[in-house]
Amino acid sequence: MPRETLSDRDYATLAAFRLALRRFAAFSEAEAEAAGLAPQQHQALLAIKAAPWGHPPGIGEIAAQLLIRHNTAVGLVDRLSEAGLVRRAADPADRRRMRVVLTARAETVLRALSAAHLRELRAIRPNLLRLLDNL
Amino acid sequence: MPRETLSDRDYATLAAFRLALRRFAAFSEAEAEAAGLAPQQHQALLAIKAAPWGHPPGIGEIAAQLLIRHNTAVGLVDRLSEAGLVRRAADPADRRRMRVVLTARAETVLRALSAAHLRELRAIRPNLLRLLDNL
DNA sequence: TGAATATATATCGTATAACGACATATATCA
DNA sequence: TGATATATGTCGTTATACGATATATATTCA
Repeated sequence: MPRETLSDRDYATLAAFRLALRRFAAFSEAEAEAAGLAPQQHQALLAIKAAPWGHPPGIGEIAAQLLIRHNTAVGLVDRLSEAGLVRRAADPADRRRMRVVLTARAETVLRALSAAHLRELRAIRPNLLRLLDNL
Repeated sequence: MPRETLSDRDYATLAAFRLALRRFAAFSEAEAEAAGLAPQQHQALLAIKAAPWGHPPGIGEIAAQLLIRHNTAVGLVDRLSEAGLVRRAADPADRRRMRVVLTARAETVLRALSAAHLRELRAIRPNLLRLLDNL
C-alpha cells in the first residue's frame, strides 16, 4: 500500500468540490419543490425526456439512468403517475414492458425547471472549472 | 413568464451531467462503504479535515458545510464518535461549543479515500469539462 | 414444440437518515 | 441583571431506497 501523499490544498479542493455539488443539489431540490415535485421526480422526468434509446423508456431503463433499483423506479413512476406527470403505455411488441411517457403538464414543468438549471449551471461553471483545474 | 426555448441537446446535456454526478456519488459511496464508512461519514470527515475556520469545527460548522440541520449533524458526529473516527473536545473559551477532532484512524482512512477520489475526479474530468462546455 | 431459463415489472416489509419541534446550557447585550 | 441569542442535544415522525419475493411474458435450446 503506497503511502499516499496529499496536501492540505488537495483536501481543500476535494471539500470545496463536494460543497459545490451539495449546493447545486440543494438548488435543484429547492426548484423542484417550488414546482411541486419531489427532487427524484424531477430527475426522473429529465431522464425520461432525454432517454437515450430513441423510444420512451421502461421501468428498467429509468432505473439504469437514475442508478436506482428497478423496484425503487416502480414506486417513483407510481407517484409520478398519481401526480399526473407520466402515464404508463403498453408496449405492443413486448407485453412485459411498460413505456413511460411524459404528460403535457410534465413537459411544461420540466421546461421551466431545465431552463432554471441551465442558468444555475452557467452561473456556477467558473467555480467548477476552477476546482477541476486544481485537481 | 417567458416561453423558454430548450433544444433536445439542452435536455441531453442536463441529463448527462446529472448522470455523471450520480456516477461520481455512486463511486464515492462504494469507496466509503468499502472503507467501512457510511457515505455521510466520509463527507463529514472531509469537511472536518478541510474546515475553513483554522480550528476544529463545531457541530454547527459541520452542519453548514454539509448543508444539513444541526440536529442531523449531532447524530452524524455521534455515530462517528462511536466508530472511533472523531472525538468531541471541549472548547475552554466557549463551553457551549464542541470541537470535533479527527482520530488518527480517521486521518488514515480519509487519506486513502481522498487519494482514490482525486484519481476518480481526474478520470472523469474530461467528461465533466465537455459537458460544462455544452451548457 | 415444450421445458427451462431469463427478463420486466410489481408488491411488501424493513431500515436509515433527515427533519421539525422542542429542551438545555451558556454567552452576550441593553 | 434580565432578556435575548447561540450552540448543542433529544425525541418522534416521515420519506425513500432497499432486499426478498412474486408474477407474467419472452427467449433459448434439447
